[in-house]
Amino acid sequence: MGEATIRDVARRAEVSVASVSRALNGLDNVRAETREKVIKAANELGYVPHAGARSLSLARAHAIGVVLPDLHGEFFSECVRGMDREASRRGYLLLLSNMHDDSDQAAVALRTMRGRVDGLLVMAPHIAPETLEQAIPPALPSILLNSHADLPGRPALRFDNRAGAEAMVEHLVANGYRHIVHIAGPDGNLDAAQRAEGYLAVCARHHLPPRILPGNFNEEAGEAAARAILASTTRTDAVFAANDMMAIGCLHALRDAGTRVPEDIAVAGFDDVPLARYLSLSTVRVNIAEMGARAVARLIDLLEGKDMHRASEILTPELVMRATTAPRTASGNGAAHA
Amino acid sequence: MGEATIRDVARRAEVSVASVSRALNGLDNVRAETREKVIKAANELGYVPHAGARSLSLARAHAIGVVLPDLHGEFFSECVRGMDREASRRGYLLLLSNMHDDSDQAAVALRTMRGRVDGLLVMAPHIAPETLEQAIPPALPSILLNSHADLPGRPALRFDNRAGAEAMVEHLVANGYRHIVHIAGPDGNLDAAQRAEGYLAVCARHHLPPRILPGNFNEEAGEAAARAILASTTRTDAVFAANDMMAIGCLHALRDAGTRVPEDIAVAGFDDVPLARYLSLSTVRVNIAEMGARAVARLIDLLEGKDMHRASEILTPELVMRATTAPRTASGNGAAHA
DNA sequence: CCGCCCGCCGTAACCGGTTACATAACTCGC
DNA sequence: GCGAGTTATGTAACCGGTTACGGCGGGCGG
Repeated sequence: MGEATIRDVARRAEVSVASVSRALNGLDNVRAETREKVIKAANELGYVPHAGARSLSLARAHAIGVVLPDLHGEFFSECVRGMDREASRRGYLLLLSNMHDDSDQAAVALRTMRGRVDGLLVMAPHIAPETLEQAIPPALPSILLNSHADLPGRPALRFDNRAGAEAMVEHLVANGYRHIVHIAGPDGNLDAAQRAEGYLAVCARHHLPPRILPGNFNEEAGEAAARAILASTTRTDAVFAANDMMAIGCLHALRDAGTRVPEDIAVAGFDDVPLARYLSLSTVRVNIAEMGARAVARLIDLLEGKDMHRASEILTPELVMRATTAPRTASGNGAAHA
Repeated sequence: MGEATIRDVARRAEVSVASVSRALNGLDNVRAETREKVIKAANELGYVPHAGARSLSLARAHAIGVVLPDLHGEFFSECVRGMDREASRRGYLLLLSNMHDDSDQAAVALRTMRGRVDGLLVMAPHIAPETLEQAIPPALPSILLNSHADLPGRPALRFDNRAGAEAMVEHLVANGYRHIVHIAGPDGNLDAAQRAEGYLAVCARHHLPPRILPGNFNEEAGEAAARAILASTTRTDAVFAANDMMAIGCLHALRDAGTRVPEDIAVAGFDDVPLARYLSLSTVRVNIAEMGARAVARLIDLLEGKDMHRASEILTPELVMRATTAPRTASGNGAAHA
């Protein structure tokens, strides 16, 4: 029934369990002849070491826990992919658990990780830092992603959303757009709030009247915003959405209504999802896969005592200029609602 | 230093470890007063049970291992997302390990799972079944995804690629296309081979001359195929690519060359990646997230002894008709190379 | 020839939980 | 008042590995 254990191998090879362990783990204090006997027996029995038991006695699991919220779009995927790439490169496994917005559930998820992982990667922008502090098993090294605020002793990695948003709005201004509407992200979302901040800062800097429409990161919100813009009498020549999906929804709705992009209205997003490239959507690239990989790398360094600088890290997103925000020309002006 | 253990809690609550275990696990043979003492002590110590030790003694890890190849595009992501959704719904964690094409590495990945998971989900279309059979720890229940062939005792889940391809090609024929080219997937890829089969079957059924161009699932291959089609003297009025990315590459290249789609040449893909919708690309939907979820569901049923039908399962993909394969009209005929 | 060192190996403790079994206290029926 | 049954608890074995420690035999120097 059950698989062969190390004692079965020992019995068959006529040695002790200690020798089996030593032989299979490549220690050098085993006679070559003994090692061969062990390996032979192990092969015959199809023996595979029990990683759980191993990590219990070694107090090392060679696994890292990943707790992510219900990210929509490509976000979740890209993040996990980046993490997995780096983890498997360094011989670690990923233990995955996504938590829904409920913070109790998050606590449970975090607790069930203890004893199976060596460290934790936590992305929980919507959970209060002190709640998080409570929920993370204290002795578990961990890195926070996109967190609200730093936690003592836990390095964080985050994107500079505000700088990214500023860069994009500055780009719009530089290309001749003056009546820029922002489609916001959901309330309470930190990334969204910071992006809005960046937008407002640039508006203030150039004395442009800010205008913010509500949104929730979904495509439909972008469509709704487009309808609102078209129905409104306020003049609009550019839209900066808090993420790409809303920008895409907006783009489609505008074009369906016969509006030319960018001649009549420019559109920009945030994230640089793969789709953006195909739609020639200008956006701000947050390389989420790289962030995942970076987080894993830092966590492993930390676990293996190789981390010199235990500070938080801020990644600057990159402006990606494409056709939907091309410089304004004489041919395309004033077409949108006066 | 180390976290509190159950013995620390026992000491502090002045009871035995057995009582602590019973109290915290909600067994009913504990006096209420004792339970309270235990819970109090546990809280004071910030005790979190060691899941590794727990699963060792229970012989149950409440985790399932997932081994995926380096899937490109949205594939990997969607698959993991579907799995995670279902797993977390049922209280399981996912242990992730992607394996590169190397089969030795795959074996290692599979072995390190033993003892930390209760079952395995393996997607390894490129690995020979017998090699796989060797590599999977025998007593570990597992489900194969998109596998080449069934393994005894291991249910498999796969898409009926052939039926999907047939449906699409029939759809093209029904819409008036007669000179249909197929852009193939990479050699040795099972999905690709089955899709080509479906294409050939329909061609034979309608006495259409088949024509297959090489491809590798990448966008560039689609572009190359488009160039080949445009340069060729053979008449072509539709392209059926073995996956969406090639179809998209082809679509772009055709349009860049001034070819109208679908008036001059229709284009169809396979997979229904999110992009396809935006490009109005007709395709065959393989709901990979659902497959992942389904696989998890079945594996857990199997683990918990709830699986009645232990047979393999074949999921039928769904035809998604969009603008790039609209019915042929009088206006758009004969434009492509005579 | 004796003592020491060294290489190889086995015994048993340990990692942190669960749980079978023993025990003790207490009730109940006669 | 005493045996049987019930309930709450403690002791220790066990899950499957790793490894500290001690034993044993052989080579070597004195």
